[in-house]
Amino acid sequence: MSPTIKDVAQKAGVALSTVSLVINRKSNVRQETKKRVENAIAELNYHPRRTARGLASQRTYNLGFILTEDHFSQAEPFYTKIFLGSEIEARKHHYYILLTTVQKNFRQGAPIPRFLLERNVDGVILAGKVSNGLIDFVQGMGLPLVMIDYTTPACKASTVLIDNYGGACAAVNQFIKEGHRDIAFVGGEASHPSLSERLRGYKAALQDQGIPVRDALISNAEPYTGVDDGREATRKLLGTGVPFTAVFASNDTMAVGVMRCLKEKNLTVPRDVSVIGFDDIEVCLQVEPCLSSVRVFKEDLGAIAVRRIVEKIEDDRMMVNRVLVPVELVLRESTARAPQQVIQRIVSG
Amino acid sequence: MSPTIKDVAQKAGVALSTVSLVINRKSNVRQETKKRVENAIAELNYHPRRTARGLASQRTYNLGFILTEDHFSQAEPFYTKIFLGSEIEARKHHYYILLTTVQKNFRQGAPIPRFLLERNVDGVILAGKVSNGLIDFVQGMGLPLVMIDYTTPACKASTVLIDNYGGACAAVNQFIKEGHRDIAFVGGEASHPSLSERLRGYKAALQDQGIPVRDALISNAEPYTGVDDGREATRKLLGTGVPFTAVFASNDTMAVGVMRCLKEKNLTVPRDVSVIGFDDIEVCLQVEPCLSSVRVFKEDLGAIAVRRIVEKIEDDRMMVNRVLVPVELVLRESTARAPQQVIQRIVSG
DNA sequence: ATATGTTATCGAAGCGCTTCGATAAATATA
DNA sequence: TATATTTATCGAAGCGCTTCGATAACATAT
Repeated sequence: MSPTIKDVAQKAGVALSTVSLVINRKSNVRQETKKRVENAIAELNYHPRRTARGLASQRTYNLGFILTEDHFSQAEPFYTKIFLGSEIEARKHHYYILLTTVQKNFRQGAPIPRFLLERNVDGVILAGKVSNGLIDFVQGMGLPLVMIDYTTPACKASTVLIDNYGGACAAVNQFIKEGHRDIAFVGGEASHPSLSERLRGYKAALQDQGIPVRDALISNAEPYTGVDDGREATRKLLGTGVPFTAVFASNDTMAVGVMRCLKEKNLTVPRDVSVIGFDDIEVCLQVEPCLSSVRVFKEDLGAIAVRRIVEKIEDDRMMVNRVLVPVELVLRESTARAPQQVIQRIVSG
Repeated sequence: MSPTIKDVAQKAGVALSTVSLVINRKSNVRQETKKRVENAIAELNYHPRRTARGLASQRTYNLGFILTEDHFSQAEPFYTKIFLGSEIEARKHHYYILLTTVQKNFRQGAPIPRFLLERNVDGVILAGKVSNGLIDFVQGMGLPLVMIDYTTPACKASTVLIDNYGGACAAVNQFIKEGHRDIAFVGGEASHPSLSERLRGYKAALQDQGIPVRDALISNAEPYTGVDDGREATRKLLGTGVPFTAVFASNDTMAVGVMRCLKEKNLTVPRDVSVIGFDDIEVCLQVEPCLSSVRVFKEDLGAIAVRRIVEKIEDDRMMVNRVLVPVELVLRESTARAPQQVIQRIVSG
């Protein structure tokens, strides 16, 4: 059996509670006693047990991290990276993270993460779009809460958001700078606020430069945001016969679909059409040509959320706030100056 | 404050310890008392606290998952997937996973995962190549241990291994079946036993079919196993002038490098050279042509490890064993019948 | 010298459970 | 019916800490 605080107290010749005071850097302990205790700790190689401390202090030093199932199992490790960012930051603050998923549509009667019921976390991070019911439940328990990449108007919790709007503007402005005027938008059904923000940025950037926003160049009817949805959206866009020389896709996966479709139609990227995606996931470097994208600092999102929640746990007067994490336009091979003459439409099948 | 076991006992009109017996499905409790207690639990919406149970029972229901730093931060989420597989399986058994990384060269004096010191886990999973010092440390603590994708001859712990040997054989046999005889091997420096197993399988499959193993067709001198190493290895292979029509790469990342190099030299995959990788990571579907590969069921590795360790925790007489997880050859576009005549070497730069 | 305030240390209670030995109730055996 | 055996329930101790009020030791003011 490993040593307990009692053993340390004995060895140091002090009361058990004094050892505790030393461990927790509390109040007034004489230098000399402190030394004695520290020596005893070192000699015995003593480490207090988490469970015991947890029970006595009502602090677990665990954080709950909740994702919806679909985000979790997605091939593209967008949220996984956020989680890993949290993990690393959490350790710096001496916390561990308990990860769990909930069904997309959490509501009354749905199974509740066990770590909440068992009061095994000091705070909760919610990543991505989760149901309001869950948000309310966590707050109802009186647990500190931080949300990542999602929020609701009513939600009174700290939030870490991506600068979707700014990123979209940057992408579109880049196109405009390079002489493009017929810029299409490809995004899936905007059920996630991030996606509608990206559309909003697209529109705003165009208007800012006096370029009219044309519905014929906007595709956001596809049900999801996968490669195939991007491809299908592009097919439809080409089908309308309205010419364009650039496409801003609301995420990289769709952008890959856009590129596939263009290639099928014998259009060359970036000679005929320039493309910019969003997120900057690995695939950008694996397609040909390499895809320009708006980089999202995924690990940072996680790390920032952890810092916020630790602050909140350690000082519960901490204000609710909203962090907008900047993004970065990364130009690669999929963008170029607009072609001299607008390409002729290839009639679609 | 949420209800405690005391509240339940009061409400049900039984002793506190009886409630505990019901919760833990222990010994003999009369049907009727059991019902009473269960009703009280339901009415109060009672859930025992993890920390309290942990302290009393010396069981945390946490599992430690240890990776080396380099594996963790690798872009390619091979180990991440293993971890996620563990995570999901762990929840099924009512465990949570505490994740941490250690330096590649853990030894005396290196920081030890906090969850070990604080006795905050019931068992440990080690994934990938970790130092012996760490293995010894965990076992020295008397904690159940399961290793994934790595083992040492001396190690007395249950192990979950990939069938590297079998996978390599399958790949090479496929080449042979399609008429290839000049089959090259591209693998990085075989510091990880998995990689040398793959080389061993390659050799064995050739010999089995009476095809001589030629050192000139084997490249395993590159320091790492990244894309660039694969490309460089191929360049050197081509440079020797020894003709080949197929390449088995010991992982997909290197295989991508192989394909890049071949393309640079104006060789077409699979017309001129067939390629098969190993691991079956996402990139296989993102390159052109799609890469054939030996699929490793990463999530399964994690899940199996969890099952093993839970068994061990719950019954410590459990035997140490070694599971060899099968792999699956996935044929895509990068393999074809051997060309009629051996291609002429392009002289390398 | 005594009263007053500070600082350092201690002991005991308590956190919310599990577990074990004791006891009471129910059942079987003689 | 009395006794032995089995089954159900209970009370108390204990898991290893934190925390708080009490006390002892020391310094300062009167």
